[in-house]
Amino acid sequence: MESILVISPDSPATDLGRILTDAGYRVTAERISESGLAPAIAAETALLVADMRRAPLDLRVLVKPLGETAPPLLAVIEEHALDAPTLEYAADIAVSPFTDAELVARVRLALLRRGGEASADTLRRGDLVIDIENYRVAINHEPVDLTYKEYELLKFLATNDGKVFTREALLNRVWGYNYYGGARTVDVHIRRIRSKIELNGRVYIETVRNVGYRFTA
Amino acid sequence: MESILVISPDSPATDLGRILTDAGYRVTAERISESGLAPAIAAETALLVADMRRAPLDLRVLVKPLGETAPPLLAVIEEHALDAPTLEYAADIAVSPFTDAELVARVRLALLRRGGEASADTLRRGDLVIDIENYRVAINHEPVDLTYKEYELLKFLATNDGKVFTREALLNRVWGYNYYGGARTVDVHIRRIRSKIELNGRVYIETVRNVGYRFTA
DNA sequence: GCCACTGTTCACAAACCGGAAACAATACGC
DNA sequence: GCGTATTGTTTCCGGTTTGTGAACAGTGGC
Repeated sequence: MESILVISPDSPATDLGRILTDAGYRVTAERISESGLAPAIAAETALLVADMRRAPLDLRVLVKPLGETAPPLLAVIEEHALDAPTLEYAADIAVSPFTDAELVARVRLALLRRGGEASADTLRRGDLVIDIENYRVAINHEPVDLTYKEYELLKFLATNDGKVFTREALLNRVWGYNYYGGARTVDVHIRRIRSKIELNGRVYIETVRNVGYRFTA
Repeated sequence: MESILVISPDSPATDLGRILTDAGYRVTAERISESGLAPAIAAETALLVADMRRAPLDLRVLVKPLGETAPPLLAVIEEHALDAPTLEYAADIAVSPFTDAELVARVRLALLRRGGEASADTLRRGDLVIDIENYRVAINHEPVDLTYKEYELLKFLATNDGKVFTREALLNRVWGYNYYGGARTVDVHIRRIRSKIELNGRVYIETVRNVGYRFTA
């Protein structure tokens, strides 16, 4: 089970912990001095909840050094305390006063979003789900059987969702920088992938004529 | 000034409009049947606010067809009405009841986030947006389908916005310095572009008689 | 108003590009 | 080592894009 870390500048807030525990989440609470947040974050920490209702936390200082791999942060604040760094670094904001249900909804939202985008081991693009760790692909929970190269190519395109790649770029990135082969190789692989995943008429891979291919969700 | 479009399934909510207007935003309100949202979105629409407190809106149906160029959406809902499509398609959610200040904060947040993303690789010329990296063109968030040469020519003119080019200059710059073809070729391409982007009567490419063509924003 | 010139539109042919299929080579499991 | 699955290559085909000539329309000079 994914776990939630509740941080606050003073003694840990009990109400947030209770609400989230009641909702079935695993919760840890930490009093955070502005020195460092990193040590408090465990591997299974899926979400940070920053309780800033009684005193502010400088998210710029706390969150920025964590980099891109940090779990998303839900800021809990009083409405007058909204400042630019909070707006920028919080994935979402719960404005006090709020009901228990609202908080839980926001937590659920933040976790879902993370699952949808940032998760390291599953890639969700509409009905298409790529389980990166286990080399599995499914559409509407229906498993799709891809070969290794097909999988690699699809994974690459899907991670860079929306971006166009030339055939050469794909050869470089998927086949490797020292691979010298014809560009049609890419075409053929794209075709094989399409024939396996575009059964329902849904288009996942677009051709950009004269340029290359692009994945669209 | 960027403008906010408030949509709702029934008669437009007055309270949302008032709160946002008071906060200094330019607001339009529309009653939306599930048929189409696209026509209601204007060029300067920077944010959609969906009022779903009295009746739900199917964001999957409304937002999905808009594609990537659509403005972000802030859903306003009752806490029990939170469903998966709303979670997925809304950039943010305001859970009723909320204070005026919370709503304004969320609007500000959504607009800031959008601003933050505006990539250096997009060219904005009025309602026309060219995503250079990804070979996408949109007018009023409506994607436009251009062929390669059309895209290249439009991109060239739009980057050198306001400057007049002779047909020869365009042949040199877009077709290449060693291309020897008739100047009418340019005319025809200009015409094809115009037929795709000047639907609404708006003129993007001006002909400068005796000289050539010029892009105007 | 007429003429010359330029721009626009249309129609059609050529070139180009991507997709499909067949085939070849390679890797892999048994 | 053999057979099968995967990957890469080649070739052909069809559709789209692009280029061009010609007809038509509009505009300015005289």
